[in-house]
Amino acid sequence: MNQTQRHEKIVGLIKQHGFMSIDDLVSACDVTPQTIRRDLNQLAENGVVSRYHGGAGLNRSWENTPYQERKTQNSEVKEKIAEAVAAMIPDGASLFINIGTTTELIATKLLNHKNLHVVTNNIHVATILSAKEDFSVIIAAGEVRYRDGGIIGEATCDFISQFRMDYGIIGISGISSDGALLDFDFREVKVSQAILEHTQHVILAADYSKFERRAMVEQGHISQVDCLVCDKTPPASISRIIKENNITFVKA
Amino acid sequence: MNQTQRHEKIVGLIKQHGFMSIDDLVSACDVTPQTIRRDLNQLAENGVVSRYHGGAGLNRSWENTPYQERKTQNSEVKEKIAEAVAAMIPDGASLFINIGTTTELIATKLLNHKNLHVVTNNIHVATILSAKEDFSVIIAAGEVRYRDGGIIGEATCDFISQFRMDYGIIGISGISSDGALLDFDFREVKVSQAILEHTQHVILAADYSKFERRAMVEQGHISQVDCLVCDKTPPASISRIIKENNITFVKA
DNA sequence: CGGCATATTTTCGAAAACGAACATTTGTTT
DNA sequence: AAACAAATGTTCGTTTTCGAAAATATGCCG
Repeated sequence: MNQTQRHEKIVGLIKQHGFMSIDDLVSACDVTPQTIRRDLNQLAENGVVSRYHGGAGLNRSWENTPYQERKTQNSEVKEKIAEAVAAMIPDGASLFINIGTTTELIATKLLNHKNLHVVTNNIHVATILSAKEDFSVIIAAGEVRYRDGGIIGEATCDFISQFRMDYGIIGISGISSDGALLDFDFREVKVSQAILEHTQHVILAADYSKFERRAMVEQGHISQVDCLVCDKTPPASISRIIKENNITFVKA
Repeated sequence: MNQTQRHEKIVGLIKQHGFMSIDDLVSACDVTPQTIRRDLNQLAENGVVSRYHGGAGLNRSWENTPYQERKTQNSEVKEKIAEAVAAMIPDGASLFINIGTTTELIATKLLNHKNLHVVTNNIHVATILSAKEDFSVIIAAGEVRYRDGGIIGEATCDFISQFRMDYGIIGISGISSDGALLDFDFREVKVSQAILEHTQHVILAADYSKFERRAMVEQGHISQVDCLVCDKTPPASISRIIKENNITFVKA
């Protein structure tokens, strides 16, 4: 392996892991620590990585691809919501999981479950869950949206409609004060509608900020949901709708 | 700020940045380095973060799926093959990419191309390529195989059959001496056959070790391929078949 | 207030990482 | 094959970090 290839490999490993110690890179590249130091110092000079005592990490400015940035902002709030949702899913259940950073977080919290059957249109969810041998993960077909790895389009809906699942875990972009569920991309909306229609128990995961957010496309109404998981009690107008429709509210 | 709050803050900072040096944390928390060290060691003991000389980073155990480990073993040979294949694909082309670590490597080498239209049944290829805004990436539906992120099954074949693409990039498990292309999973085979049938130019990427490997299921014959990319000249029996069928051979 | 437990700072010798200089290997040119 | 440049390995003195232990600060209960 020549220097250029090694540099690429090092950058790749750092991007993958966030940080690599000298020792790790030594065993990965099979060269002496001194060579790794030289490599890292060069890469750091070019601004590709950030040098630390003992290794190197992602460059502070580079780490912000729009998607990754949002992903690292897993606020404590979202973590708690994700854990609460995961706790509601029994082992062996079948479930839909749709697009959204919150739903991805839920997927990571589901890794300790057993024998789940999952259908998703979120490529990251599929990747996370396919690591478990006892899960069966089914992914929908369609075009992969570049910004968040969501799979959307007509083919996706048709595919989703073939299934009947126990649980549907959905995340959304916003909830209006009259209880309408909103999103930005109408193609995603169709997929969510298909999920809503083919699921026994629909769990909506939404942090409080969703109640204040505007989005363009209506994808359904909160009355179609069986359970809402949120970090705070929703605004009065929503709370009323929840009570009227016997929706379970879980405060994470 | 008490200890618990500081621990939360430290974990948050590490999650956000991937890595934090002792110095960074000292100025962020306004305590002595020794305190930070104690904090980090405690957090590392609880498995929340990974301790390194000079700081702490994201926990390793979260990332190490058996798959990702294999992925880092990108031998030099495979790198060269991948680059050679990528060089054959023009900007704006439409292509299939199937399952295999080699084809994933090819995907990374395609990131400098422009306006590609890609259909794949490999979830990792989809993830890699969806990072490019000017690519359209379409993923097939089906069950995600846990060990390598391949998507397989009948639905996958049906989906693939809807397309007609310029190029098909396929990797395989083995090639027998009579030129039969072999794989281990018959469901994967069906997908590959579908790709072979719906592609103008089929490019087969295979390092030399594939000529010595046995696999169970026959997925086609090398005569169906238009171009073979390999690191060495194939065995005599294969070379003869290549000449007889006017297959382009590229030595990477 | 005086004990008592916990948390933090201070101190210091040991261990690790660092970079410079030099030796060796590798690859290329003539 | 010889000459040369670039990359890598080796060695070694210097700097940084580490962790244990002792000293100090903080908080709590009777």
